[in-house]
Amino acid sequence: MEEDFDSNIGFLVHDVARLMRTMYDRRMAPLGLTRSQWWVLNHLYFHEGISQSAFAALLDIEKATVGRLLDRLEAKGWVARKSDPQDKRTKRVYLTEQVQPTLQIMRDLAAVTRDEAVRSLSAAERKQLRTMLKRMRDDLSDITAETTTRELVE
Amino acid sequence: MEEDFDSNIGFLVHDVARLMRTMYDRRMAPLGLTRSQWWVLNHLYFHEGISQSAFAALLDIEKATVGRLLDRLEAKGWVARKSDPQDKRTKRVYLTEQVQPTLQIMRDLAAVTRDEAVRSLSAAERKQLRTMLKRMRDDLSDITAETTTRELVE
DNA sequence: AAAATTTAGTAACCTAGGCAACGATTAGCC
DNA sequence: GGCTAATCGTTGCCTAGGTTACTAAATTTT
Repeated sequence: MEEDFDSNIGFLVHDVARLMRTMYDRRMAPLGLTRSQWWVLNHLYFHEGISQSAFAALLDIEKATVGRLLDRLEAKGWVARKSDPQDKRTKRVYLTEQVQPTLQIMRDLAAVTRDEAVRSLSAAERKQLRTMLKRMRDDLSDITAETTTRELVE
Repeated sequence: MEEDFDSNIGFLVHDVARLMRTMYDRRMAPLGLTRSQWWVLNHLYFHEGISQSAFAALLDIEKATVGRLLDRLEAKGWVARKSDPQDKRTKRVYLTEQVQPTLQIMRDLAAVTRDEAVRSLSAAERKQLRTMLKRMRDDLSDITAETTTRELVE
């Protein structure tokens, strides 16, 4: 297993993810956005008015983390929180006008980076890769759910 | 591209890496180690006596980050720094005795998690996946190197 | 040999993520 | 209706990572 270090699928996935992340970040930085912030804004584009808790579930991160991300985005004027009149606990999140043009640039940059990562793969290979990664993801999701449940029951 | 969200290779890689990371972390936690700390210890096992700078290059993280990781590991008595007598600037890093047994458990846990992630893939598929990921990694490494150089030259 | 440059490690400041605890509010159940 | 549960968002504390600036030491240049 040790000599397998370089071919270890877990490490490879981790490494590829890290390299893509670094590329993204480098391209995003001049626009004043981090990758996480871009990720938040992009999802918000499709779910304006979502509550913070629902947003955390959607992004699969803790609501505390979402709250702090929104703090920073709100401070920069890219996002607005509005209290829900029906439920005084919840705050709903909206994009501001000024962030819209930036968002499109972001999406384009993301596409460029992604294309670079798979430029040496044929169309057939990409399809295969997608299929395998999806299966891995779904399996892992199931296992995560299982173990969480098991630990709760025990 | 938006409707492609779920099949986007970049996001998929990111997601699978995140899920595996979470599984690792959850299993490591009871042993008092984080994934990063385990990663450091495991590499150290093969490179005892390495300098911090060389270690940072090996792990591909910043030397400041390595320094802080070592602070925590040293505080727990798992790692020892010794000044190099030839070069008073450099500190060399060693594992302590007490961490050895834990390390083996860690490696086993890592293997379990990795196997879970690929349990639905056939041997042939795993081989293919490895090949594709390696190609992606190498391409991304090249691009990273290129752009860094280009920016330095410009 | 002295000066300039590079290198090693650290410190300070930033974003990001997790976990746990908390106050405020709402929903459910008698 | 009133007590208990659950939920919403925040805060505090932890690890981790990046960037920049700094000191000390070594190396290279002149």
